[in-house]
Amino acid sequence: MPNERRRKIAQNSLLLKSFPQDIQDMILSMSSWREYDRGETLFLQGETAQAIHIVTDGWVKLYRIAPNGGEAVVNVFAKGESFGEAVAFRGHAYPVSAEAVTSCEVMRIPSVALLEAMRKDPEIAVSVLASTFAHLHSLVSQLEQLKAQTGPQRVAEFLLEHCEQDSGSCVITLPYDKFLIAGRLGMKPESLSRSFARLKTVGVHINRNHAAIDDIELLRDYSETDPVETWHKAQ
Amino acid sequence: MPNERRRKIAQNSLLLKSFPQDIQDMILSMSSWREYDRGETLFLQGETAQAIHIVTDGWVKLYRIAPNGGEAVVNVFAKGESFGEAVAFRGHAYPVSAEAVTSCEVMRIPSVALLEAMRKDPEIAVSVLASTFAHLHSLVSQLEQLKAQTGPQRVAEFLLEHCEQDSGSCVITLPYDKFLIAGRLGMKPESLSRSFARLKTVGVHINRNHAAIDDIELLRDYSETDPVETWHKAQ
DNA sequence: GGCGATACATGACAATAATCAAGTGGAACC
DNA sequence: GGTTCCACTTGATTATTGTCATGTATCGCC
Repeated sequence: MPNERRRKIAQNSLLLKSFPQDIQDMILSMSSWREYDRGETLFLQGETAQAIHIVTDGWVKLYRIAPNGGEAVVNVFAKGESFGEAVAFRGHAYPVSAEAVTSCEVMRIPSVALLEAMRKDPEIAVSVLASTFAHLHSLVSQLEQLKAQTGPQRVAEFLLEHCEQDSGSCVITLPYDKFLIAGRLGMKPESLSRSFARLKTVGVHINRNHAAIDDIELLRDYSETDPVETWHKAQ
Repeated sequence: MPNERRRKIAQNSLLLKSFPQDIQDMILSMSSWREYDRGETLFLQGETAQAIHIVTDGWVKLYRIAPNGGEAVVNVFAKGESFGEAVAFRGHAYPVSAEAVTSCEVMRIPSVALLEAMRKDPEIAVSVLASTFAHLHSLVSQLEQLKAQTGPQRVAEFLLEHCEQDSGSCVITLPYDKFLIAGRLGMKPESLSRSFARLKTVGVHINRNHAAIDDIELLRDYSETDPVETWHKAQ
């Protein structure tokens, strides 16, 4: 990828976009890029963090291996998203591992670069906190979904998050393979298949890696309805 | 509670303890205390945040009401713990609601106080980020538990988290009622009861609000073992 | 002491999801 | 064209959990 384009993607990331120009330049000049093949590991949980990452192309998953061997996908990041803000500063150990799920390109900002920026301009710290807050918020949403929604409802919400409109019909391309989607939603691939099958009754049709939604509002309704009522409707 | 004691608790909180003395004093002088009865609401999700909270006595739960009406307990905080760091700075809306689960006492640090402190000493920002990271980490752990562990395993881990030793036997007092524990672990009270019943086979005995653990290492083993093996062992 | 309220336990049943196993259908390769 | 592999689907079965109903112990209260 041309250097220009990836600079631009990084500058438009949630983390950097509100920084003043001179600080953006400083940070970019101290950062490096690296490409990863599908399946390659960026870092493992337990390693000490020295950098913040911004995805400039492809997809990266953060996951955690439980002591019993189970894998829990914590999040999947797309182009323009950053991760590792909070952990890097104190040189803590990463609480998660990171792996490329497609071939991808990632920018590494050494934590010293951001520390320096924060010293120059305390306002930077607020931006970093805002970015961290976004992650916190995303985790809280996931917790809510896992604790308060059924499988098919989580799938419905996942589809809604990935569709640009908020009413009418649309077709979306599934961003990564169904194995990973299942992991991200805390279920087995078989359960994901069955959930897709159930969503046919609310106008969702899956074809390879495309999902057609007949009526977005109907689907939102489904995802926001009490599970018991849902069941009655399906009868 | 005497003013001295609560100042001391606040100063020993994860958030403030690494601050230099003069900044601690400044922040404490700008903060206020308030007492809440059991069941009282501190704030609701959607309200704009203007303060960081530190619990100085009692227990406070953060929870979220899903669109379908389900409640998801995000976390429960004890004396000395702080919450709301990341959200307060930008005046964002709280992503969760907060409620006193026992009568309790809470310190409110106006976000402007911390912003001022950060301007005086950029190192403060790193402390705030560290504190935020602790919350992030706790949420990641919860996600892992929900996605990769069975109900009884989560209960086992909850007990282990609340016990001071790391081997031998011990008796712990359940910190809050079983309704709330169930919510925190993402299950119904009935399932919690059944989980407790199952843990009898690994030497856990519940009596009122006390839990006796015969062998902590055996219990840890149970919580860290593959669910399938676990089942075979139970036979 | 008796009364009712609350918190918790237990049992029966329904529903949901995991597991194991087999099948389908496309894409790549020869 | 056919073979093989892969990602995914489907089916059958079991386990786990939620739901509803009922039972029981403890506490405050009169």
